[in-house]
Amino acid sequence: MDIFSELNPAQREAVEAISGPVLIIAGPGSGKTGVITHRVAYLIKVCGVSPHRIMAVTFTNKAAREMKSRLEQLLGALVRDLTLGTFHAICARILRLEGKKVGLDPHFVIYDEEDQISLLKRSLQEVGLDPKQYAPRAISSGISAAKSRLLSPKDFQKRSHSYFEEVVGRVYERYQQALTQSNALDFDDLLVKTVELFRGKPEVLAKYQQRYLHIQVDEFQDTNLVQYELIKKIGDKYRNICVVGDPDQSIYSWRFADLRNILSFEKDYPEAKVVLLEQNYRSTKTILEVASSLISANQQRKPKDLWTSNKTGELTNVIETYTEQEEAQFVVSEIERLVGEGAFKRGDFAVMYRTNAQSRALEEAFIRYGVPYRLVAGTRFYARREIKDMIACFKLTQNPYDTVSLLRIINVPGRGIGERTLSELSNWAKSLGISQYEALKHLSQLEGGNDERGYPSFNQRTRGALVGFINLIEEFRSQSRKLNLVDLFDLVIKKTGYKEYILNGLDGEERWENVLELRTVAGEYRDLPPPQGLAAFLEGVTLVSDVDGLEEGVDAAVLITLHQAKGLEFPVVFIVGMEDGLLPHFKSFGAPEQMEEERRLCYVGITRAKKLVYLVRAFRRSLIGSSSVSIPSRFLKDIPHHLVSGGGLWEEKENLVAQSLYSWGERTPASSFNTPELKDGDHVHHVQFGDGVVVSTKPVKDDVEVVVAFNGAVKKLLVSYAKLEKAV
DNA sequence: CGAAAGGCTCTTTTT
DNA sequence: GAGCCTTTCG
Repeated sequence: MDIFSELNPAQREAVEAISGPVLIIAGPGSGKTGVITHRVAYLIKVCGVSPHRIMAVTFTNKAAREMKSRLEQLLGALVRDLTLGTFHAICARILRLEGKKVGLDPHFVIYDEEDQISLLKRSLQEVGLDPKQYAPRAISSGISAAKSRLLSPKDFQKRSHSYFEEVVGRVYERYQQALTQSNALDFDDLLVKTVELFRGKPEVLAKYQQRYLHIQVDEFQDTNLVQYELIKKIGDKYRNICVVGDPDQSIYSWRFADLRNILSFEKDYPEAKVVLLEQNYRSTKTILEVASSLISANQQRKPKDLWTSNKTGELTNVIETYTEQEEAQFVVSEIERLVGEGAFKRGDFAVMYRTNAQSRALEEAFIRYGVPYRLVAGTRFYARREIKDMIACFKLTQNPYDTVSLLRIINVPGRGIGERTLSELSNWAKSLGISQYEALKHLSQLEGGNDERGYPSFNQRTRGALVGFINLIEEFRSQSRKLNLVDLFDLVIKKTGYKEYILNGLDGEERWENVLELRTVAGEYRDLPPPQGLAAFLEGVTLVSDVDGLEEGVDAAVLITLHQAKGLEFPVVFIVGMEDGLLPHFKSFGAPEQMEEERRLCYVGITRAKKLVYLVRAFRRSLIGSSSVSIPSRFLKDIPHHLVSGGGLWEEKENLVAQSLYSWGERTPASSFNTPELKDGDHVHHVQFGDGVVVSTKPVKDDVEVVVAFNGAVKKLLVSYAKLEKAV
């Protein structure tokens, strides 16, 4: 195996520096991924290090999967012994194995953000605060900040300097108790508890230190203090720690990622070898120059000399459109134009935006024009109600102390268990000092009527409903030890009547499809022995991110947030919403550090592109209902004129508005294709959506807009583009 | 108890 | 424009 043939001298240096700490500062497109995979391969193949003794941390599960498959090609089955994953996934694994040594039940569940907020609301009420007055999200962020600095509720309370912090401190304490009682961990806890484990049980730490001869961390600029603490601890014995990052691509400070980790690394490991990867293999000279001039405007930054031997390439297009609808239309027709010229295929395009809400106008345009696309995270799959309901059932099956899940599904589908019943149940449980689950179990064992333990006066019907529910959960629990995951899934559906419940509700068909999709996911865990299958499934679905679902090989444009785009590359990149207030976002106004982060975000977007960049903005944009005139992004001012075409730099604005109103009006209809006369009730066929029935038709401009009911979904389409075939 | 209707509040990024 | 909460009515 020739590991080095494709590497330049700096990359080679980075791969070969296997002894002692290494800091690799890797500019965009500098072959970073290649370097870190080669490093691992080099360690194993050339240096004879056992894969079992290597830990590689990535930012997303997708990155981990990609690295794994690359390494599989180089190393084959050996990769299975590597520790490869995100901090959260790796910590979860460690805690399942070792947690009981610090009193953690290995059946713990992981709370995602929604679960967290719901628990936080209850905690707020329990300490006598009004969730409306104290935004749970803000509190949650405050708690996360505390945890990211490894501060316990007590520590945090001692240090609170403001009224808000004091409130956070009070809620934090209660919230943490509630988590413990529910035998649940939030995302931050996965990291914090692992550090606590290592602090409290030196022999456990010693075991891991002994094991991990080499540690490698990607996207180091986006790690927080706890994460740094973790690698410092585990790597303390051998000090073979390799961190890779780029300060200019640090875009997660709001998640308490701390750039100072890079400085700390140099301080804590003064012997560290520093390698700079400055040659860019991805982009054209023009793109790199646009990106560099943008990022140079940041004050808090070490200058870098990025260069490329790639071609000069095309100018960057700066475009103004009238509204966000027109913006979307421009993007779609430009994609189709370039595809039509044969220069690119649809999968070569990415459309990036600051906020998820911006994807809607884009989606509508793609649908109207019948152009295929892939959306990364719409209403995110795992955040959907039906999915969360199902998952709550499984969480409760694994861990009946999970109060958040219990409260979520105790009356879903409706079982006649209302608010009053629940508060009575909760009070009763509290007075006995037991969990709600235990209270319910106790209730099911009592004969009817009151007893001396303060048994609440549920009427017969309510009592029946509660007992029915707890028996259901008990059945799931006992079956979960015998059935494979798919059979368990079907049992849950059948016994809860969830299918009927969903199908009778709004968007029933679509939501049932989602449940079936979750069942397919469950199928991936079918072959694991019963209890592990459930545990692995839950861990999988809780720690997945949406980029993880971006499957390769589909020839369609990608719609993605700028944050999610980190680490990806595309021949053509559109960044839409280049307006002050969106990019940079409002929230960064008046906060210079955040403003610099917004600029880095834009930089990340531009540097994803290989060949062509479009910076698009709308003159008017509607934000939450009302439309208003927008101001071009201040970042556009940082881009030199000679690198730009499209005339959209903002000095020339007046002209452009007038021009833009007309210039994208003329579309090139798919005229050679059969564009049938359609009327209501006609049966039609569409390549992507299948068979449907025309609901209504409406003439617009020089085209006809038809509304078609496809199997389960209703779409608005333009006749000239949608390539509808009339069925006979 | 639950469904339906009406009023409210917000606007970011996610492991 | 939507999701969340409260109110109202059956």
